[in-house]
Amino acid sequence: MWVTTPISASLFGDIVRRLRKDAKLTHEQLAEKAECHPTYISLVERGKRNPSLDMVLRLSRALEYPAWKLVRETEQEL
Amino acid sequence: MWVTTPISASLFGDIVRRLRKDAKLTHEQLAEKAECHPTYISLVERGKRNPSLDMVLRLSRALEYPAWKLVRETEQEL
DNA sequence: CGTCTGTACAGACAATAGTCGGAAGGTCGT
DNA sequence: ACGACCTTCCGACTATTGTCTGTACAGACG
Repeated sequence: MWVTTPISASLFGDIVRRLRKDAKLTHEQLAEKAECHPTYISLVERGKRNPSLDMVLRLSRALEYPAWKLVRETEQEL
Repeated sequence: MWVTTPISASLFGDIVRRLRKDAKLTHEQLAEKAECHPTYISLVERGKRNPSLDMVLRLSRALEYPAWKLVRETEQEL
């Protein structure tokens, strides 16, 4: 049904990438902290995946940045 | 891999149910506003589904309640 | 140049999200 | 008891998430 990923996903991805760079982490390091696959981090950052609530929370913890702020920034740019 | 749904899902579900009741909406009415299936609303409220970021945003709009507040409340009870 | 590091991308895959229709269970008012 | 309404539960199904492996590409560096 979806051919394209929702717009929110790419906004979210941009923010994750920015936070990851700020924290000076590689995909691999972030993936380990968030307990997911490095490839998946790449997909999320490029807006190719629409992460689940659970994954949003795991990423936010790994980035040491509150999930609600992450969502607020995603929402504001929407 | 997952047999159980993450804890965050049931906390999120509780909040959705509360907001839906406050707004005096049925599953069917909320589903229509959020463009999803009524059965799915039931699953989410009972914590049987771990919604995607896109779905969180759609539900929040349908409930006329900011997604970031929804996530913040979920996160706080975690 | 050759190598190392970080990322992009492809393809295959298992697990789960999300849809759909129907049946069955509460609750409430009459 | 009955109907009307709301919700839960039941399969069954499609679409997407999230994992994993491998390849390719670019920049940095000796």
